[in-house]
Amino acid sequence: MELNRLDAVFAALADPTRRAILARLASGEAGVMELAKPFAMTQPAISKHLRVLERAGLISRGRDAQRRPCRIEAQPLAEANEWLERYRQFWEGSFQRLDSLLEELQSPPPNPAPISDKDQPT
Amino acid sequence: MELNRLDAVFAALADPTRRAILARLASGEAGVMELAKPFAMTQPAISKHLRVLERAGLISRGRDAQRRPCRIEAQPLAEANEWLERYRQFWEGSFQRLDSLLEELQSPPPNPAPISDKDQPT
DNA sequence: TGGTTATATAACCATAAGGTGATTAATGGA
DNA sequence: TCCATTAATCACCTTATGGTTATATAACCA
Repeated sequence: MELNRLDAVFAALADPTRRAILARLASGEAGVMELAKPFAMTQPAISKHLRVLERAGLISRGRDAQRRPCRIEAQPLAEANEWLERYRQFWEGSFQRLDSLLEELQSPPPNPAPISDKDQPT
Repeated sequence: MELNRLDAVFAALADPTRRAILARLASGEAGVMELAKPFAMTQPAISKHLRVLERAGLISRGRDAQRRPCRIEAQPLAEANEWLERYRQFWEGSFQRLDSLLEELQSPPPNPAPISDKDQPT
């Protein structure tokens, strides 16, 4: 479950509207209406996006009278970052790729290879 | 186009098969057959995944006889990392969230808010 | 009680995503 | 030239995504 959360997190981040929502929430809590305002899209659409973010663990929601303020919950971003970290060597100085390759071959890398049906990849 | 590449990159990373493929490629080039081997899925399916990775700029492909070796091209991961970086404060010491909030309010944060129809978010 | 505001849910639609099997194309070797 | 190998493409299917409108729910206010 925790592994597959990466799926949910990356999928959530793949949408520009959702990234923008996170960006907005970085400056503090906000209700659905407030979050919806900047977009040319209906409130239910925003609610759907929020549900995606919530299921990825990227936001949590409180209760303030009839409002349901959203707050950013960026810990899943840390997990995404952790995953990316493992490839840092590949983008830092993209020339000495050979170096890292050799290094890899000695102390096996990120995720050697998945298995069978429902993969257990990363 | 470059902005929307984040969409493609995150979307590509949202699939465990594709993450596993990248993990495999981290230890060196590989052909399609070789990449397909560990998975319970047909060669065309893998080819599709590779196309997704390629369109996100995450891999490139060469030619070696009838093989089309794939190599990891992790620079887009750097862009993803860059985006995540902006939220680092939120996951490092997830308690003093208030601190970063206040800090945010002074020097406006990542991405204040998007606009209109086809958003120009992040 | 009735009305207003904020949000969620339902039913629907179009398109994209992830598979499949069958076929085609490209290359190298007998 | 014929065959084997590697990979791409085609036609198709099922399910998920991202949006819509219309309706329901929840909480406050009068």
